[in-house]
Amino acid sequence: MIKPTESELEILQVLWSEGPSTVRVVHEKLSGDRQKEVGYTTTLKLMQIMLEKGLLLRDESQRTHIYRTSVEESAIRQGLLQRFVDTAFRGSASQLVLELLGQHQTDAQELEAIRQLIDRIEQEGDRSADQQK
Amino acid sequence: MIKPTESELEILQVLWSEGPSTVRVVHEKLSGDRQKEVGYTTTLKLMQIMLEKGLLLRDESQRTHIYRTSVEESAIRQGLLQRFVDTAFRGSASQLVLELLGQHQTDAQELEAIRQLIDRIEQEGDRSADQQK
DNA sequence: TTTTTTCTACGAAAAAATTCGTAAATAAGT
DNA sequence: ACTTATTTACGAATTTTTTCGTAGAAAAAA
Repeated sequence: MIKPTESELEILQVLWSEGPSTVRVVHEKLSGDRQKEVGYTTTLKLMQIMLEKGLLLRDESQRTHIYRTSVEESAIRQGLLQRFVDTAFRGSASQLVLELLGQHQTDAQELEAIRQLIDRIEQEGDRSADQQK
Repeated sequence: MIKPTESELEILQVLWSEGPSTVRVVHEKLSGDRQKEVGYTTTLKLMQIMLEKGLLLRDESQRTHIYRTSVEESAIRQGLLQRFVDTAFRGSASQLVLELLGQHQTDAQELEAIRQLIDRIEQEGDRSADQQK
């Protein structure tokens, strides 16, 4: 399974949100965002490693290379999420959700979207649809 | 913030679910559970390190020490979850939930528990309680 | 009692992840 | 044309995490 490290994930995030970018852009985004103060070549090196691993692709037609992700954000998220549920919540997805909703200030609109999703799931796989409130 | 490594988290999981235990017990639980096949002294060392870090406490009154966690499961989970939401979902809790429910085979009982929680949240903070179905 | 097993402590090796320095090439600025 | 900036490649140092070997003490087994 694809398993980006924490630093790699930060870079992926930038590329997912900014689209194909140069090392410079990614680096400055990281520098600005958080207290992620590292040298330029560090970011460069990381992205080169990610290229080797196949996490990134790049356009080398110009001297200044342009990197882009080779993987779908949702695919990575799925893997990360799966692993996270397992390691942090012993596989209990609902425990995670409970924890999350319990503390997090999720707004009403989001809650409603989630509720609707639950409805849909319960209907589709009607394994015990009698539990409706 | 407290940030256990992945291996440390596995040990914490065991202690949280089994209660105070010896290294032996933890080690065999880990060995059995998954393909986490490591030597006994590896587990021992890890737990000693965790003791130094303050993640664990231990009773040394017997030769065979008994370790227990010094931190609340929910506290660690909250920290991990917060970080995870930020890094993997750019802070969007609802996106996480959607992703999770969308793909995960959450059973009906869990879904119901989540729904009830949503009800409760919507009622408490009655910011738009008219959305009830 | 003697042997074998089970612990802990400790150090250090090995592996993984992160960081950076330097050199060479190209581009940009003066 | 000359100097300064920027960029890539590369190797290696550093840091973090994981792993284990060895030794000695205590307990259990024979």
